[in-house]
Order: sequence, then structure tokens, then C-alpha cells
Amino acid sequence: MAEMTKFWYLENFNLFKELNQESMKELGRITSMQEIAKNQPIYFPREPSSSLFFLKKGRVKLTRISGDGKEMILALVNMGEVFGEMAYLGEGERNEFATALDDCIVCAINKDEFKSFVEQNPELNLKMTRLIGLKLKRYSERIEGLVFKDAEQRVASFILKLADENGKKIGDEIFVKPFLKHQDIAELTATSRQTVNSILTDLRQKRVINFDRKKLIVMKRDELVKKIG
Amino acid sequence: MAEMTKFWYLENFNLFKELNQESMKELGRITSMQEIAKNQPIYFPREPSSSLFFLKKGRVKLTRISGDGKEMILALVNMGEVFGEMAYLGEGERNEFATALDDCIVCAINKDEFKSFVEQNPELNLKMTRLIGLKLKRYSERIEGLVFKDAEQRVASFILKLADENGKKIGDEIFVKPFLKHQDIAELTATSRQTVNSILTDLRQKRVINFDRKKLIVMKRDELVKKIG
DNA sequence: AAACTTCTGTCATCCTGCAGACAGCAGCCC
DNA sequence: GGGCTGCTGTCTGCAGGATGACAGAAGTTT
Repeated sequence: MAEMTKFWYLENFNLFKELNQESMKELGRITSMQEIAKNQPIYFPREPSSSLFFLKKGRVKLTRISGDGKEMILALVNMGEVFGEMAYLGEGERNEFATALDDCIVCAINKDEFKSFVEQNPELNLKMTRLIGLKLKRYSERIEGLVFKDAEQRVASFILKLADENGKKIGDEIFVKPFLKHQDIAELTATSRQTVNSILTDLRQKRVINFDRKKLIVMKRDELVKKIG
Repeated sequence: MAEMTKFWYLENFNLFKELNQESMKELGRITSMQEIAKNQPIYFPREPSSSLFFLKKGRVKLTRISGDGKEMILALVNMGEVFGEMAYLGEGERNEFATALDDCIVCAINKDEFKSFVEQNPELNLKMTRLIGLKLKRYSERIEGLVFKDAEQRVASFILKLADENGKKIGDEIFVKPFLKHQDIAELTATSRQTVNSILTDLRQKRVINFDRKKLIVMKRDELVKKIG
């Protein structure tokens, strides 16, 4: 299953890869590149969703805020991934915040222009559906985690996924460089900042991981896997 | 936003509506109708996902089971909806249980045949993507509920949604006929059977709802809405 | 109609993890 | 360098809700 996910991931990354010269040129025409500084918003809830985005550089977080002001992170978007894709489906308004976690470069693609572009390149149809399907699968796993797992397991799964997706393997340790603050991890794993801290500290004390404000090192990947069960 | 969801729902329902005679005939050819008795499984996790299903009659639940045997309901499928659609995306194996909640009639459509059918009827492309997108949106709302809401609010939201989607309005009360057992509601709202019972009993005592084993009546819809916030 | 099984209703108990408070650090700006 | 501001580390009390146990009601089977 992990393999399948990876397969899909690569396909997303290559959403436009098999396009011919002609189409790539056209794609360039309907695309506008934007630089977005760290911590700056890309879009807001209730804003009309007029375009979808392809993330060329940096990381983006998609968040929702509850009636009483609590924030949760719906998803992290990594380089090479697409976000704001509900625009493509005719969803009229954004229903989350998109915020740059680093200095980012994004390509904005107008939804209507993209729609006709897809019509002219019908091989993109299935790819777009798969892209949405991949997100669906991720969300279903997220739901499962929220229901079945306790705070420690959720944080452990998160670290594992982060390491596998964004880490560099050096020897049998995995380094993750631009780390997140504990508050962000809390918002991703539906727990509190304090609980995240105590779980991380505990894992560090057991020599499963090591970390400081900037980086995370997974030292015993299998211990994490064991913890999740 | 509720309107948008309804709009999409209708579109799914009409997935095949605009097809011409010719295509409908072809669709009939690649479709096989099956009757499934109450409580009988339709598919299992790890089973090859060779087809997708269109639910003509009855209700279906999609569930996952954790390593230690706890069950959760991922989604309820109502008449007119599609399920098992990940097959269409090339996902090799099912990753949930699908079980008939009532006596059901489903149409099974082989995924490869369906793919070529969609190629011949390209207007279905966007519809399929939207169908998946709708589920994505539902799941994101589910995640939000799990993170932001407490047990009472989750159960209240569930009842509200059930009433709005499946209920019959009579006067200013809403009747929902084939009700679920408390255990099912617990598995849908990520809480325990006992907690569901006490929340329902409490709402009944406050005359917001009424219920017995067979049916549910929402008496004060606005009280439910208020509770969710 | 009797014997089962499955669901509902209710309690008492226990525990995970949240919330508040505060001290120590690091980075940043003046 | 000094003073902000934002992040981390730790402790404590508290509460929402899980769990187990059991009795009664409703369906099902024979």
C-alpha cells in the first residue's frame, strides 16, 4: 500500500510530464508564476476559487479554523504537489486557508483555462481524478488515525510519514531538515502543544528520535513502526 | 455551502442521466445487477478491486477495522450513490469493508469496461472527478468534526445530517425511518455506544428529538443547529 | 411459548490528554 | 547589548469520555 501511494505520488509530480512541446507552451501561457514569502497567505476561506496551484518550491499548509478560533492543519503540501484543486471541480469558494510555510514559488492556473486545457489534453482527465483520489485516500487514513489511534500513536505516525516523505537517509538514520514547531504538529495530529512536547521528549529519551528547533532525526525507524502497530 | 453539496449530490445521482440511448444500452451491457441481503458483505479489504458499484436500492456501510478489532464506519452510502469508486482509479485492492445495511440492489461495473466507457463518453470524466471530489469534501468535514467537536456535537451533527439527507419533513418535524443502532452511530461519530445512548437520551429529555429502535424524529432542528455552533 | 441473541439504558470507575501557569531559551530588532 | 516576542520544557489539576458490568426490552428461532 505504501508503494501504491508512492506510485501515485510520482504520477502527480509528473502531472504534466508526458505533454508534448506544443501543450507545454500553452500550459506556460495560462500559468502565472508567483513568489510568496514565508508565513504569507495564498488564499482564504470564502474567497472565490478561481485558480488551482502547482507548488514549485517550498512548503504550504492548508488549515481550517473553528468557530471558537482553534486552528487545525488539513494537509501539508510539498514541492511538486497541486493544491486548491477543488477550483477545477467547480467548487465556488475556498474553504480553507493556504499559507506559505517557507518562501515559496507557486504556479497559478486559472480554472477555466485549465479546464479547456484538459479538454485538449484528455490524458490529463484520469490524472486529475487520480490526484483527487490520492487526497481522498490520505484523508481516509487521517480519519482512521483520529478514530483508532491515541495521541502518541498519531504523533509517531506523523513523524514516520514526515521522515519517509521528506527525510534524507544517512546511514540508518533519517534527517528531516526544516522541522515544524510543536504547535504545528499539534494541529496536524489533533492534540495539544504540550502533549506533542512530552511525546517527543519521551521518544528522544528512548533514543528513538532526536531533534531541536531546526531538525529532526529518526534514529530507530522500526521502533516508530512498532509503536503504531 | 449546504446548497453546493446538494447540487453535487444531484449531479452524482444523475451520473448517467444525460447519456444517449446508445450509451445507456452499452452501459446496461457492462453492468451486472445483484441483490444483496441485509447484513451481507459486498466486498472485503485486500480483495482485488475489479469493479465499482452503483447502489440502486438500500443502504450500504463502508467500514474499517483496526489492528485490535475496533470497527469504524467510514461512510454510509445511500440509494443512487456510487461506491467502490477507487477501482476506477487503478487502486488495486479494496481497503474497506462494504456491507449491506438493508436488502440492497447494486449494479456492478467492471473497472476496465467502465474506463473505456468513460473514454467513449468523455462528459463523464468531469463527473467522475466531481464524484470523488464530493467525497473528498465530505471527508474533510469529517476530519474537521473529529478535531474541533466534542462527542455531543459530533452526534448532533450526525443526526442533523441524517435528518436533512434521509428524513421526511412532516409539519416542522423530520422523520427518519430506518434508524441505526447506537453502536453504528458510535462507530460513525468516533465515540462509544454508551455515550451515544446518554447523548440521545439527553436530547430526548430536552424534547429536541424523539426516537425508538426503528425511527428517529427531529422535533427542534434549530436546537441541533445551535448545539453545533 | 420458551429459550436465545441482540439491543438499550444506566452506573461507578478509571485514565488520557487538555488547559493554565510559568520558567528558561533562541532569535530578532532597535 | 538590551529588550521583545515567540518557542520549548515541565508540572498540576481537572474533565470528558472510555470501559466494564449488569438488568431489562425487543426481536428471532425452534
